[in-house]
Amino acid sequence: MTAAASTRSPGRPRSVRADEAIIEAVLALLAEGTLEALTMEAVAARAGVGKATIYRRWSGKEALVADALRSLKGPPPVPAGRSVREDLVALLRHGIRKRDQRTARVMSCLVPEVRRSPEHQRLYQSLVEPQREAMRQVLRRGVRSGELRADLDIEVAVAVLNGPQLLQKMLRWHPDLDDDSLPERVVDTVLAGLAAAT
Amino acid sequence: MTAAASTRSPGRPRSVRADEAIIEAVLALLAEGTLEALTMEAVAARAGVGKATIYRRWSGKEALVADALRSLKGPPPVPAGRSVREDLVALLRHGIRKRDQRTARVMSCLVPEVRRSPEHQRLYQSLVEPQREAMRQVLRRGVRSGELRADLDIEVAVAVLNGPQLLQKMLRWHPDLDDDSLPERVVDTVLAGLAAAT
Amino acid sequence: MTAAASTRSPGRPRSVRADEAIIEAVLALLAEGTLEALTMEAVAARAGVGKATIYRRWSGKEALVADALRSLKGPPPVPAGRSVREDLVALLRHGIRKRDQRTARVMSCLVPEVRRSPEHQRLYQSLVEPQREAMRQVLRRGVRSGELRADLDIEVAVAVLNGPQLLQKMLRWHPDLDDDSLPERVVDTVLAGLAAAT
Amino acid sequence: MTAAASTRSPGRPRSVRADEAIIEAVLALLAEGTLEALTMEAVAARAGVGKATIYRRWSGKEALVADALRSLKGPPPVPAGRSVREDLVALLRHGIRKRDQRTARVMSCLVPEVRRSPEHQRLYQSLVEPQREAMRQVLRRGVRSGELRADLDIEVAVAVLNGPQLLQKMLRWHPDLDDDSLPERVVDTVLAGLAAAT
DNA sequence: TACTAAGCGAGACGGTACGTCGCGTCTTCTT
DNA sequence: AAGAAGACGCGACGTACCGTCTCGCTTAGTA
Repeated sequence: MTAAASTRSPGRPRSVRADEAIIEAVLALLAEGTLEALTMEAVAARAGVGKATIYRRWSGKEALVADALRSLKGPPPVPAGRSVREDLVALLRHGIRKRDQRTARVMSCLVPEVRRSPEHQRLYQSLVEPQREAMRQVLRRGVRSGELRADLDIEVAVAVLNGPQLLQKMLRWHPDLDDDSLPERVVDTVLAGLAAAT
Repeated sequence: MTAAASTRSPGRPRSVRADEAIIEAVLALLAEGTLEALTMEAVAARAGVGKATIYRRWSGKEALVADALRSLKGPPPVPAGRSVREDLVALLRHGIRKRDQRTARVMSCLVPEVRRSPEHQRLYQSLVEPQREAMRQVLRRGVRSGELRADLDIEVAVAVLNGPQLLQKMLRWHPDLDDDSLPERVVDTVLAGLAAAT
Repeated sequence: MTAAASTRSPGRPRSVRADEAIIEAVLALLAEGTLEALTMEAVAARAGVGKATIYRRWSGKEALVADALRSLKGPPPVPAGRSVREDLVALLRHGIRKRDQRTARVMSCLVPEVRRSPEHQRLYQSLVEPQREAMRQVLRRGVRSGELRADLDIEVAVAVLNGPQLLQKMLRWHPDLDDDSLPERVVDTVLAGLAAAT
Repeated sequence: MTAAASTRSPGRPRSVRADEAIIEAVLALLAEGTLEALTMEAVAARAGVGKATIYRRWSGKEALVADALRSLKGPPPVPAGRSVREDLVALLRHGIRKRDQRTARVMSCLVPEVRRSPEHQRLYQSLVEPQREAMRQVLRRGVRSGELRADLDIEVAVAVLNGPQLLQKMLRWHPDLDDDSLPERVVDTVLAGLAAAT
């Protein structure tokens, strides 16, 4: 047994079940309604928990929602496949799968906070960064292998590839994009470019 | 005196100054804080108006914010220029210019609502549609003129072109994109495509 | 119309019915339970009133209870009768009548406060002073008329006469004193004195 | 080792120091503030004790306060002296001495409870009964010795004699009675009676 | 010139949620 | 088994907004 393990604060330890019930309640309520409708009292009631038990763990609604969001962090991003095209499609698909209905709703609730609170911004970055980093590596590998242009603006490419899916998820950008084959359509369009072949 | 002019309810007419003061107060408060911090009482106080005067005109916070947003609708989209590239860059720049600091903040407040309320969704569409329609026409013209590929997926192209800027505005997607030349970078990247020239 | 009458604060005036309902609820709850059991929420609920409506008028439970007590102030003390004995008995009876069941309960709730808060002490004095003053005058008149001893310690006499009844009301001093004829018994005992006639 | 000594529950015995610290804390807090301000948590904190240690001994605040009060029970009432007058004065003085500042505060906290809870009523009786019984015996002895009237209403006399002092202690009845010689004033007034000598 | 009718700022109304604190119980480890 | 510590579900605290409702006053068109 390590020294760290023996360092335990006195008194009754905090209930793990309460933690889980609270986070679960937050996710359920966020998926049902607005961020404004996410009442601390509703969370407590749905979790079968006293309000104090929530405030003992989180400073307020902001921090609570942030942690709920963090709990959605999916499995590690995804290893790469064979061709650049397949890898990109797979990554975008992974984004879709990972961010199911509920997750999309929860994340869209967070957007206004990201613009304001640096903490939420950092949180958001930490959630999407693995996905983006994986995509960067695919792109860099493509450049090295000669599949992609040498002068590729990688950061713009990442944003360009992810844009349509995120816009659609968050803003229902256009009905025409509400389509399972969106990843392929985006990757094909972007890879080939808009310009006519010379 | 025309019939329309005589169709006029009796009693004191509603104050136009109140309308303006209320909308202005909403925008100011939204730019300062969260949507949650936008209380009707704060709006009334800042506008120097009674609460009843607000509720006489709008049914609640939702409708009020929607109208405030509508008031930000910029000038008609923008006529087209010469080449496809220049037109697209101009359109994206227009988007930047039109959506100043305040507008970006206000719009990001709206994102969570768009996912839920069809009314807000329609509102959002009506705000961005002119810009998108202009872009579609530029793209279609490019296809006709042979500048762009014939099999272009127009809707995806629009999303792809707008994505980076919107992500950056709303989510501060990546520091590297916080750049005045973002429109050119995006247009150049997307037009040429990522793939290496054959 | 006087200038004072035209001085009216703007906005909707406070509801008199709310005032009455709140005070009534306080008295009812105090008569039922302890001062500790007198919850502001219970008062609001029983009065059919929002909590804010109470706090708009009173700073807290203390002030509220004080005002409720004040509302019990009975009719002016009582004019005097013929003999000193009859007058004293009548005054003590008046005390009994005026302070019905409910009043006794409410006042006993106040005792601990009187010891501490000068405000409550003043309030208590203002409630019982008329009764005591009436009694003093009866005694002084008795001295002048020769019915009472010339060297009478008036303040002690007043306390002596009122003591038994108050102790019984507040502390259920002794079962034997729970008797309708207590005023007579006290007055007769005190007037004649305990000492055997010489 | 005696049989009595062996009758002993197993495990760690209860700490006597805890008992004392708790009672002491209750008295201190009661003397400082209201009964409402006497929170179990404050008692535990001031006594340096866990809340469970309190609840292991007392069922709640009521019982705890009752026991704290019991702990104030002074020495056995007082043996009688020579004349009736001297004995009564001594008894009243004993009451003053016994009930110091702190005791008066604590007892006044109890008044509202006495009216309601039979348990507190019994408690109160048990605290003051010895004093009253001693006074009754003095009075009875006076009757037998011929010092006092044969038809004396003993219970009323006891209440009459104790009344002023108690009213003054609990309710600050009148400034004029805040006087060290109050016992003499009361006894002299009551013994002689108010009526003028015939 | 008066009358009618609606809008106006102000603010009280019955509610609901806030975040805190104390209740009496429980669960942990230590003595 | 009792101790200190402190988390637990609960419910009251006093505050802030909600959306509605009076108030007395102003501002128009109509009589």
